[in-house]
Formats: sequence, structure tokens, C-alpha cells
Amino acid sequence: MTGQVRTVDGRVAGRRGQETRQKLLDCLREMLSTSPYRDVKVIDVARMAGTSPATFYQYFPDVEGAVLEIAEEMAEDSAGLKELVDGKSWAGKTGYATSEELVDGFLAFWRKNDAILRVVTLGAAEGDKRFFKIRMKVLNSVVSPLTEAVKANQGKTDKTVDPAAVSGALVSLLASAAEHSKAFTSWGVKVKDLRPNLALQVYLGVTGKKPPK
Amino acid sequence: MTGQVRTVDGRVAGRRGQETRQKLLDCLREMLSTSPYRDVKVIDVARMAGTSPATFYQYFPDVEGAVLEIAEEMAEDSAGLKELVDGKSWAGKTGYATSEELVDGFLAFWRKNDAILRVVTLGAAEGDKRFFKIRMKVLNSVVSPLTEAVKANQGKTDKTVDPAAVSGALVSLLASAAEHSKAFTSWGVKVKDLRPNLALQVYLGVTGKKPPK
DNA sequence: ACGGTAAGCTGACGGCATGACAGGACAAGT
DNA sequence: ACTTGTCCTGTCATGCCGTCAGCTTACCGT
Repeated sequence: MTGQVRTVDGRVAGRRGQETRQKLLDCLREMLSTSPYRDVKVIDVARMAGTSPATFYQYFPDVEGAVLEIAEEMAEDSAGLKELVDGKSWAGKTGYATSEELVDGFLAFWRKNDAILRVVTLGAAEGDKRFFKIRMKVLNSVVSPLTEAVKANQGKTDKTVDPAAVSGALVSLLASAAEHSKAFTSWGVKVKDLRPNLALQVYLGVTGKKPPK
Repeated sequence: MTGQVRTVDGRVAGRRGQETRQKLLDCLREMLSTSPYRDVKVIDVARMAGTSPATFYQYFPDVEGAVLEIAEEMAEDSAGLKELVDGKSWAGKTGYATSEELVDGFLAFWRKNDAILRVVTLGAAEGDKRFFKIRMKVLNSVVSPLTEAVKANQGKTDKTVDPAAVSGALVSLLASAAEHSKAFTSWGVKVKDLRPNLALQVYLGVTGKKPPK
């Protein structure tokens, strides 16, 4: 469906080629999580992969191009986050459990992919449409179903709140908390306490009620 | 108080030197807001300032060093954000106005400094302590007084909520919304509607009540 | 087995950015 | 005019970027 993997100069990549390509991506991933994005050099990635810079340029136009590749792969993965909200109940204790699981699942996903997500976030903030699109895909995997949940849970009476805005704000908060959990620590919020606090916020935002004891 | 401005090799900078230094910082600021952080080169900054790369290296160890300088300057400025919360009332309509002004003031500050804040946020996320500290200084200028406000407004009965966590979450949300307002737009939240929605969230978080009509 | 064809890799190269230094230009006081 | 210390830049070694030609390797049909 996605067509064959091709090199920059148009050749079709075979088994061996795809292996090297993948190894380069893996090494880049690792580089991203160990050194600042600004300092990631093609030559280092190539060295780590046991190959030469020229080989890197066979498969990717530049570092950014390879990063986009990794990011897109991660965005595919993010589709699984939908299950954290889809078809879940928000009533009573079950609802609070839903909230906790959502927070857990989202934080886990973000932390697992923190290095690449940092770069995606930067790119999106800088106005790069490709990174923006990828970031939206990840966030939307939760925002979309969550918006529906908010709509379903707010009575027809209460029209002061825009469901999309609430849902977007909650997910933005989760993303921010995942990326900068150290900030919360420095505010005196223990790592253990972060999760329930976020879960509370989410529950409150979706249902508009305080959670049951 | 902050001692004299010095060059990398220890000389004391005079009038002319400080001017060049400042011009370099200004140009770097501009570069940051027009091109991706990864692509900002010393040679470009120097050229824009009408000088040579060697001059740049007289005043700063590298691009990052100069960026830190700009960031620290901005962090000083952020102290003014305190006034958005300090001594303000959170009761009734006045309280909602406080909330709106806080949102407005914070978003305005973030947007005014968006380029440098992007880099600070990235650095903090990457675990760089210097950037982390600067980011905390900016956020704390609001989080500190806001935490007090939350404490004062939550009855002694309600101990489920950690004031620091709530306050931190609200400010994180504001920062995220400021940095990625385009995301909200793409969720169908109009730019005009973003402000009141955030104000609502803040008011709710601080007082625990729905705002008065 | 053999040769043809396309994939795969790298050495080498020009170009550009980095970062250091020494020396020259400049301003200010004597 | 001379001295002193500030300020700037030409120059250079080093290292990364990004490209290309050309060599090696794997696959396939006969």
C-alpha cells in the first residue's frame, strides 16, 4: 500500500538495504535520546551503525528526513491510544478508573517515545507542517474520542463549555506533564502523586463532577 | 550586582564592545524566530550583525551560550507575571476577571518570547539543568502565587487536591496552549474562543466552582 | 556454471562552519 | 606623539556536509 522503500536516487531497496536503513534509524533513535537534537550529526549516526555517512545519504535526505521517518512510525503506534477512551464508561467509580487508565497509558506512551516526541514538539512549535501533522495525529488519537466522551457527559443544559476545547486542554496538559514531569517534582509534587492528580483533573474535566470516594 | 560583562578570554568589555555584544544577541534573537534552532549558525548571526564569526566567539562560547544569555534576560522579565496573581481576588465576577487577565497576560508574554521559549523548553526537556532552571523561573513566577491562591480558596474540608499540583497543571496548560495554539485551532476552537475557555479552566481549578454569569 | 543487471557501499572531494590565535585598528589619557 | 588596553578580523587547522564515480555483492535467467 505504502509503495516500496526507495533510496534517495530512486533505486528499490532490497532485503539488505532495508536492514541497513533500519539500523540507521535505530541508531538515530538512540542518538536522539542521548544527545541534544542540535548536536546529532550524520557522521555519528553512521559510525554507530558501522557504516559511512554516504550510506546514510542514500536512504535519507538529511537528519530531519530520517527523524520524520521515525516520527511517522511512532504516530502509527499512537493509534492504539484510542482504546484508552473508546467505549469506556465515565460513570462513578468505573469512570474514575477509566480516567486513571487513560493517564497511565498516555504517560507511558509519551515516555516510551520521549526523545522523538521532543523533536516533533519542537518542529511543530517552529511551524513545520510535517511535524505539526504528526503531532496532531498523536494527540488526536486521544482528543477525538475524548471529545465525544465530554459531549456525552455534559448535560444539554450546560453550553458554556466547548467539548473540543476541554478535551484539547486535558490532552495538552497530559503531554506537558509527561514531557516535563521534573517540573512537577520541583513544585513538590511527588512522582507517585502526579498520576492521581492528573487523573482527577481529567475526571473533573470530562464529567464536571468530583470523583466518588 | 551581576559583575562586569566579560569576554570569553577574560577581558572587560567596554562601551563599544557591549554594543557589538548586544547587537549579536539581537540578531540571534531574530534568527531564532525565523529559522529552526537546529539551523541557526554562528556565521549567519555574525553576518547579520555586520561582523565576523571570530567576534561572536569573543563574547560567547557557542550558540547555546548566547541563547542562554537571551533566555536569562527573558527570565528576569518574567518576574512581572507575578502581578497577574499577587493580591488579586478570586471571588465572584472579580475572580473571573482575575482569571481572564491571568490568561491574557501569560499568553501575551509567551507569544512575545515564543522563539526563545521554544528553545528553553527543548533544552529543559532534554535534561539540560541550565535551561530547566530558567524555565522553572518563568513558570514559578505564576505557579508560586497561584498555589497560594488555590490554598486560600479550597476549604479545609477538601484535601483531595494538592494545591501545587493544580497550580502547576494550570500553568503547564497555559504554556502548552500558548506554544501550540494552532493545535486548538485545528480542533475547531477559534482563536477568539481559546481565551475564555482557558480562563474557565483556570477559574475552575482555583476556586473549584463554576463561574458566575 | 556463467554472465548480466541492479542493489549496496565507500573513498574521495569541494564546500562550508567551527573555534583559536596573533596582529592590526582604534579610542582615551598623558 | 606615545602608551595602554579594548576591539575587531584575517587566517588557519580541523571537522562535518553532501555528492559522485566506481567498486563489490547479491540475485536471476539461461
